[in-house]
Amino acid sequence: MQKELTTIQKSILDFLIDQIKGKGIPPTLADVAKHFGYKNRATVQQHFQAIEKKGYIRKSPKLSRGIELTLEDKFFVPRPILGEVAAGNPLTIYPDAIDTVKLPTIARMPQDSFLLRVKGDSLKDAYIFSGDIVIVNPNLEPKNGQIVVAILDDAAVVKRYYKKRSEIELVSENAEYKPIVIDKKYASFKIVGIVVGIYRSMEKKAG
Amino acid sequence: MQKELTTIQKSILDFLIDQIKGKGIPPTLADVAKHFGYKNRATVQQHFQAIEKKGYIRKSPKLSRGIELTLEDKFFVPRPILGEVAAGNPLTIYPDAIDTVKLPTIARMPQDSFLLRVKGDSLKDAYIFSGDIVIVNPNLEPKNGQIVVAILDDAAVVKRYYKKRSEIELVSENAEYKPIVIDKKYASFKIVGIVVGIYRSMEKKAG
DNA sequence: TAAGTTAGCATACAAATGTATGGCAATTAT
DNA sequence: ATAATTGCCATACATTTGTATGCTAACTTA
Repeated sequence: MQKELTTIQKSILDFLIDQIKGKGIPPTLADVAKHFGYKNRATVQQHFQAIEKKGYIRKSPKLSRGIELTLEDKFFVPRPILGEVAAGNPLTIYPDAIDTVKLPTIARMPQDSFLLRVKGDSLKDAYIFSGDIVIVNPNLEPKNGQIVVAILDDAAVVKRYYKKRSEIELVSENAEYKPIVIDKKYASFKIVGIVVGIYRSMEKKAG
Repeated sequence: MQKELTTIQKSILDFLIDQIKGKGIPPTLADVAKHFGYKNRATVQQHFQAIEKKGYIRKSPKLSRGIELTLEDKFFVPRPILGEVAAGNPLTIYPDAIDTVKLPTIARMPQDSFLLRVKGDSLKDAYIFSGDIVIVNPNLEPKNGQIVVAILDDAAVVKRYYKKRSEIELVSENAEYKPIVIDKKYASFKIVGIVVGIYRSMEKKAG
């Protein structure tokens, strides 16, 4: 269980996420200081130490821009999208958001598709495996039969989508798995987007 | 129109892509120098300048790790599919491109690689399915257990490769298909290349 | 009251980093 | 034959960057 962040620490973490997901590379101490109007890098330095102590980031000592996020390792690792479409954070899983809302929140809506690297094998029913990169379009209305990414009770699933009268059915490709039926009013359910493609690199998978 | 990169410049660009895509943040001059065994950062500096001049990267002056790739301004790059390849029973290969796919730029195409569309389901236990696009690199030596594309009697197959004493075994993941054993001296057999990546488009699969 | 946390500042310093310049050998192009 | 490019090295330098230390102030907690 991670400790609570203060308001300022949280806003700094938000800025970190913003930069890492949006611009692609982590900021320096000076960058952060400039953004928040600090006259001194040491101020940021201390905030980083506090945030790291609380377990939200990991730092590589002496390495410029050596900041990693420890969050959102759960199911997806968002990949930076390049160019003008770079829409930051497709899927940010804030621990405190889970605690209160019981639902990972989508912080920033990309205008177009984004990439997610899949972690874990919770999606293997749809023949998507750990390490695969899925291309997700969050701006399309799911049609019956399309493969969607959904969050259901803090778990991510990729399944075929079928809309019924008052409920939604998520069907696995694998016949051994029974369809999941969700009432439309169910709170802990959210469609993240539609999977439009999958890419898998074989380079490390010899054998 | 971009100018050609030299061999060394290309390998440096590959390293850049590797780091940016893989590790998430661009390397410093020192990082690159160390990786290639250069005793001096200035060497890398000059290579960067050359690569930038040829239009493959963009640099932010005075900024540490300030390297951006210019390649991926486009999310998808059209690529010709050279033919169809059988994962089950051999199929004939077409001389000309039969189709094109828009390949995501995260799917790295090494030079001389080409695309083939898989037909049949004998590789489905390797999670490659009919309709998938495989990226084939013809310049790599196959290692045991790797998935290769091979020509056998004028037909192409995709299977796992195992080298034995005097023969080569091509194994399907699907137990329904028996391994193909080829004597090394057999003339009508040729390894086309190694499957380095897979791309699957979901767009036409709705319903 | 005393101790701790949070939030900011200033200063100092070593190391990392990007950059500029010049030199040299090998190759390629004109 | 000469010029240009490529590939690498060395040295030097100004910034940038991360880090360490100490100081002040406000607020919270024990």
